[in-house]
Amino acid sequence: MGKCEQCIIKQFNALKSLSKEELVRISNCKTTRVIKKGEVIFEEGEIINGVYCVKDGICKLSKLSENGKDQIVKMVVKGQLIGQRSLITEEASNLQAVALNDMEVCFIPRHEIINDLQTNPRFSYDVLKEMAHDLKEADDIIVNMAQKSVRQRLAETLVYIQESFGVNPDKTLSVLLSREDFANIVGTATESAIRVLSQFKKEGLISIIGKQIRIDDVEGLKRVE
Amino acid sequence: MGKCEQCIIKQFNALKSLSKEELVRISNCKTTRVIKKGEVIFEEGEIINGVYCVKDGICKLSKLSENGKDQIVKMVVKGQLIGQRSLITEEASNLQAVALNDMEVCFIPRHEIINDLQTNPRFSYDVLKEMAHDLKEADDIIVNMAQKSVRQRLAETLVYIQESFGVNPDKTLSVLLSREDFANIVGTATESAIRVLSQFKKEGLISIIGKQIRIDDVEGLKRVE
DNA sequence: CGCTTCATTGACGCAAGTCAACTAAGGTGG
DNA sequence: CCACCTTAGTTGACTTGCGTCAATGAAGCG
Repeated sequence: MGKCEQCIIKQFNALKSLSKEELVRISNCKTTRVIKKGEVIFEEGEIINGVYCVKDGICKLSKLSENGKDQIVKMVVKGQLIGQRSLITEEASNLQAVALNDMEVCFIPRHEIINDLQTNPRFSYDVLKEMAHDLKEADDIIVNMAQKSVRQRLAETLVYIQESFGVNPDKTLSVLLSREDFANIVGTATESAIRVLSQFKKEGLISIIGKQIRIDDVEGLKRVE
Repeated sequence: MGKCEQCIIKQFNALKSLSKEELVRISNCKTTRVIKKGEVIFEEGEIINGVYCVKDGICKLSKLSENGKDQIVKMVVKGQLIGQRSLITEEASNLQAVALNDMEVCFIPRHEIINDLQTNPRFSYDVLKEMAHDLKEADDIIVNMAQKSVRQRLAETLVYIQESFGVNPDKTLSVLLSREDFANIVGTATESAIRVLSQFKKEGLISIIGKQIRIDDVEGLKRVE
């Protein structure tokens, strides 16, 4: 099993602020898990009792609303942590995590990390920074949900995915999402998302290549009203 | 000027985890500000350079969307802190703060508190907890915005305000909001909010007494679909 | 007593939700 | 290898929630 002290992934998250000794300790009790596309990492309401560090792959964090629809709240890629929020508030998870492609994650049990959080100020300050960043993003999403049209939100989502998660060699989005996923990100019906996407295609803003989507006119998408 | 060490307000927020010495130091450089109803505490984009501790009153935190409408993201009452998020990410404020009634707030400049945040683990862990809680609330709001009707959101808002901020002796909501405020919380047009409110009134769920709103049937509101 | 700001109500149009039919693609077993 | 089934995607038709514009009423206020 790999060692946390040597893992480059930690450079991308708060774990970088842990001391060598702390990392060695964590390394000894962490478990690595391989997760297949579509598999559930943890359920909404589940007591996670630790955090996941994403070594590879990408997943979606979603919440089931009362009407039975899933709302995707955040997407998490290689290098980021999942589950910190619930760890800190000592609650069950408020979100479900599902892999969007094959993943590799390390699980760090609660008791190993909670102590560092309470005693290592550099580490907790780093986690604080990440959480503050997430909170700002969440505020922005609230405003978008409340004030913008489905068409506008979908356009912004496409640009966001391209800019945050990158593209394949053929310029298609590297993250492969179903139409339902798109709908669940922007908060609309699947059919509505489909219609808007095919409208974008008709307008020459995107191309649809097999299951992949390629953005042809980023500026155009940004100008969508 | 009052002294932080003796201020009971701090019991309600993370400041309670500061040591006596830290509080004395903060007390010496804090400034107290009286803010009238409707007054702006800080603007979106303003560099706050510190945090506000709300000693009395209530305010709204909102963000202007590109179409020119304000979206209220959070309401803050006596005992809570404002501006921690921006303090931590070292950015300008992403939100505007406006007093909903007469307020009294203490301003603690950045340089006095940032050090405590980086060295006092109890304190930063407390701030972390508050932020984690805010983040969960934000996630819930995202789901509501994306999946529920205006009618449903307004019903939930009314219940939320009653349960979080309490009622006057005559059972009316203690927080007085304009119709526009309600619209900006649920993310809709003012006229739509008005229509839904008068519908609730017609259905006997609420009463409108002068400028005040009284909830007559909490359960009924919770059942709204 | 006019002026301004907030609340209310009506009329109208459009964005988006819903239901339903149909196609395409992939997978499995006989 | 084909027949069958399942799942994802697509499109049309219909309905409706909600935004917008506009007119009017009510309430404070200098």
